Amino acid sequence: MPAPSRPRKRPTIIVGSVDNSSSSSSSDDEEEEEEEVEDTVDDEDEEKGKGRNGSLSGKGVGKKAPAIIISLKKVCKVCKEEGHQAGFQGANYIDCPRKPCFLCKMPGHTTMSCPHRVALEHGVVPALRKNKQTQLDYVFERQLMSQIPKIKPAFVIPDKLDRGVVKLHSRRVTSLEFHPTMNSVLLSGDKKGQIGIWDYSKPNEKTVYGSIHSCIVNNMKFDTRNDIMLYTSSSDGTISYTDLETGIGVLLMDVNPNGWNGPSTWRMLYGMDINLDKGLLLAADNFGYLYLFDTREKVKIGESILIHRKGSKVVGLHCNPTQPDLLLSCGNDHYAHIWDIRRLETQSFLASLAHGRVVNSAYFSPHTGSKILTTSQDNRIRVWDSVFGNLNMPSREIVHSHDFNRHLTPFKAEWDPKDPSESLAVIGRYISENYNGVALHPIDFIDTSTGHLVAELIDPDLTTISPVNKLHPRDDILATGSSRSVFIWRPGGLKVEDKEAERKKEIIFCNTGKKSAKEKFIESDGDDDGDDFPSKGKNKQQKKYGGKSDKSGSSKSKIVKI
DNA sequence: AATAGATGGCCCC
DNA sequence: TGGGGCCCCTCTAT
Repeated sequence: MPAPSRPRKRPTIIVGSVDNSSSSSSSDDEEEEEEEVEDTVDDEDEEKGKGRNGSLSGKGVGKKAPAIIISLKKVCKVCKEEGHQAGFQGANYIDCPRKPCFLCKMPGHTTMSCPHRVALEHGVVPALRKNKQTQLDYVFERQLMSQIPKIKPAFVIPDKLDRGVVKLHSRRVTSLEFHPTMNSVLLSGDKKGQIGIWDYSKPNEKTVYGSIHSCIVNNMKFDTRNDIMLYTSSSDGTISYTDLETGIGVLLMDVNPNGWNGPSTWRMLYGMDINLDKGLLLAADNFGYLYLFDTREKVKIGESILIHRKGSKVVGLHCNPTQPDLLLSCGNDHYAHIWDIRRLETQSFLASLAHGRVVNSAYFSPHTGSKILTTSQDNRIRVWDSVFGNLNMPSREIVHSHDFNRHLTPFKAEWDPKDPSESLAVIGRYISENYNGVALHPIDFIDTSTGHLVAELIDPDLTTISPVNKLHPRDDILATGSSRSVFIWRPGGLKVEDKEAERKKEIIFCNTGKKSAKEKFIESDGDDDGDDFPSKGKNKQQKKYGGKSDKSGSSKSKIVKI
C-alpha cells in the first residue's frame, strides 16, 4: 500500500493590507455572512504586531503611527487559502478540496463524494492481488474452516436497543472489559488511571478505584483462574494485579525503577496479554520493548526484548487462543508481527504485516485464532484469512473512518467473540454523518468477510466519538466508552429494575420504538418520557450544530440495518 | 461565549 | 537519528 502522503506545507497566513482607507477586499460578493475581521492596532499593540510580523513596521514611519487596520479575508482554515472554506455547515462537514479525501486518503475528491462513503458496503477494497493458495491453505480450510459455521450472530438483527449510561469517570474512557463469569459486570479504565466497576443489572452497584494507576489504563485482563483478580497495564509504567472486591493490588512490574527523568526516558506500558498455558504475562512499552513476567512465580523473566522499531510504541499484544506459542504484536512502526513465544529475539518474528500507518490493534480471531484483524490509522481495517497462508498481503482491506484526532483513544476493530463464523467486528466511526440535522458518530458493525457494513448504531444523546467498544463474550450486549461515559446496549425488552436510579438519572434505560430498518434518521419526539440525558449535552449539541434546532432530543437509540 | 490546553504522529531538516 | 513545527470532523474547563 502506498503510504498516504500528507500535502506539503502551505504559505503562511495573510495578515492583510496595512491600509486604513479600504478594508474592503473586493470580491466577496457571495454570502450573507461577511467574515471580515477588522482589527485596529494602536501604538502599544504594534509592538506585539512587530513581534509576530516584522512587515508591519516601517509603514507608519516618523510621527504617530496611524491606526492599522488588518483585514482577514475569508480563508480556508485547513489550507489557509481563499475561495473556499472547510468546517461544519450545520451538521455537514465540508472538507478542504485541496486535501486528499479524509476517508480513503486518495486525492481528487473529498469525503462528501468519496465512493467508499457512498457505497452501501462502506467501502470494501479488495487486496491488490489474491493470496496464492498453498497446499497448506487447502488442508487448513478442509480441517478447520469447514467447522466454522456461516451463521451470523443475532445481535445485529434487532433494530431497537435498550441503553444504559453511566458516568463513572472524570476523564475519557480508554479501556473496557467484561467480567469473564459475572455476566453483567463491566470494567472501565480511564485516562487518569481510575478503574470503574459497574454491574449494569444492579444500577447502583458502581465502584471506582482511583489509586491503582496514576495515568492511562491501557489494558485490563482478568486472571481467569481466579477471576476476582485483574491485571492492568498503564502509561504510568506499571502492571498491577488487583483484587476487585477490595481494590487492593500488588505492583507486579514497574519499568521506571529510577523514577521520572523526563518524557524522553519515561516508559509507558501499552500492549498487554496473558498466556494462560505458559503462565506468562506479556507487556510492551513505548520504546519498542517486550517484557515477560511469570505469573506463577511472580518474577520478571529475563531482559526486555526489542520487538518493534527502536523508540517506537508497541501498541498491542495478543496471544493466540488455540496455539499458545503464537503471539501477535502491533506498533507505531506500521507493522504487526507474529512471533513464536519460544523464540523471542529482535527480528525473529515469523511474519510481518505491513500497514500504511500506525497499527492501532491486531487481534487473532477469537475461536480458531486463524484469522487476523487489524486497525490502522490509514483508515483501513485489514483481514488476513489464514495465519498459515500467504501473509504478504491482507486478504481484504476495508476502508473505514477511524484516522483519529490525537486527543482520542485509538480506535480498535474488535471481533464479536460470539460469532461462530469469526467475521463480525465492531468499531466506532470518526467522521460524523448528518442525522436529521445533528452530526453523530455511529458505531459500526462490519462483516469482515465481505467488508459490508451490517449495522450502524446511533443515539441522539451519544454526540461524542466512541473509540472504545467491546462485545459481550456470551450475551447480545455491546459496551461503549465514549468520552467520559460508559454505555451498555442490548436488544429491546429490558425491564428497568431500579426506578430510583432511573429517576436520579444515574442510569438511563430507554426502550426504543420500532422503526423501519432502512430509515437513517432520528425522529424528533417530545422530551416527555423522562429519559432524556442531562440538558447540558443537549444545549451544546444544538449550539454546535448551528441552531438549525431540529429538535432532536429523542433518546431513542437504534441500530439501523443497511 | 470564546478559547486554551492536553496530547501523539509525522514530516522536515 | 533527534528535535521542532505543524496537523486540525475533540472535549472540557475556564
